[in-house]
Amino acid sequence: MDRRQQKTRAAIFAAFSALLSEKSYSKITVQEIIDAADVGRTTFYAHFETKDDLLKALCEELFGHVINSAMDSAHTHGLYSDQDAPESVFCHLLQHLQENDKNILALLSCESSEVFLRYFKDSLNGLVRSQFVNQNRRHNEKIPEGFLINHISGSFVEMVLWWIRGRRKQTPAELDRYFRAVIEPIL
Amino acid sequence: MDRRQQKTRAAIFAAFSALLSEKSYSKITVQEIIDAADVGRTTFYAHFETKDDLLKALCEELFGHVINSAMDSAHTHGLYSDQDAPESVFCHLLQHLQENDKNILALLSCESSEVFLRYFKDSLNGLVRSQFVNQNRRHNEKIPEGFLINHISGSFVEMVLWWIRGRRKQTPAELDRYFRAVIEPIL
DNA sequence: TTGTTAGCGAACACTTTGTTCTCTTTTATT
DNA sequence: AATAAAAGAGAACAAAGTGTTCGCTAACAA
Repeated sequence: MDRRQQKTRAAIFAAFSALLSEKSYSKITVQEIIDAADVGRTTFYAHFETKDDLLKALCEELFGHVINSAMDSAHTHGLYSDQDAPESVFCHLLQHLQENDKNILALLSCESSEVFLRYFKDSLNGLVRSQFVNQNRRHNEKIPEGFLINHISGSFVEMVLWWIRGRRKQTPAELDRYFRAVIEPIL
Repeated sequence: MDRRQQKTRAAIFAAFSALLSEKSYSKITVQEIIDAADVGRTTFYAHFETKDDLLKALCEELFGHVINSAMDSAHTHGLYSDQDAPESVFCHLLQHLQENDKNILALLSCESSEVFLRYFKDSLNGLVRSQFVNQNRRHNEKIPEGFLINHISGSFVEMVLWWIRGRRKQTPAELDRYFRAVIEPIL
């Protein structure tokens, strides 16, 4: 690949992320993005069709590998199958969010978080579902599986939001303990 | 009050709601709204400062009385204090959503649902919190109260979304049963 | 070195926004 | 019924943003 393309793409992503932490998505103009990224107008539209397209690309870039690595972890360790497993998938996920990708947490706490949340939630839902089908389950026949999957992934996302809004005072391990406390009783 | 004002306001709300069920909020123009509402441009801006302002007003109008009536119900019946209470607050809330205000469900399922969700979630959080302070609680000292409150209201909202996305095949009573099954074990 | 590709910058047609004006209609009040 | 006040219509407006096109330059891979 051409180095110029990668540089341009990275510059646009960086500028866009920086702007997102300042103001809401809808109030950011393409002009501001290209000014901050220091690229030409034509260049921007050569890379992305619209501002929405850029947002989508950013989401994919950010959540892509986080969820993928969680997927791997889930396939080896299972969801919460072995009791008191020191490293659960969710704990890993939280650590990943905290350490490797501070950008993600910034974007999840920004004014336009809804857009990112939708991606996060959808990805997570797939992860939980894949674990449910692997694990041949027995309890809770009275409660639909779809409801449980949604409840678990939904609760997790809500917890992350609560965590961010509270300025992340808890460690991933603590959060994981809380989460297990509200999730394991129903599994 | 002047009848004209009310009519205009109602017409704008109706037009806006109709448009929201067709396309996403960001793609709706003021021009489309005033065309659909059949009011003058000047009139629109006499009522609402911006499109965002209109959205906010619509949210307040829709969620205002639903949450208020749930608040009343919560103060008399409690949250889930008396076991097997046939009418819980959440059940009432679901029924309210289903019967009285089909508009709300339409808006929650539209492309711009995130905006409404934020309102819904915030309102609900206040409701649950008000119940927690009334109820002098004893269990779960290890889990922060804030986390539990967020978990309950967050899970409820996620459930409503799941319900809507699945075309509302369950009755409010069924949903309430599911919800109790995942919430009561941790109370 | 050379053909190819990416980027620049200016100009553009177009859409949307929010305001300002004048004029007409409806309303509440007496 | 008469009238002043308020609400709306409609056109016109500047300002800002969008997405595209053009010709030109610089960087790249071979």
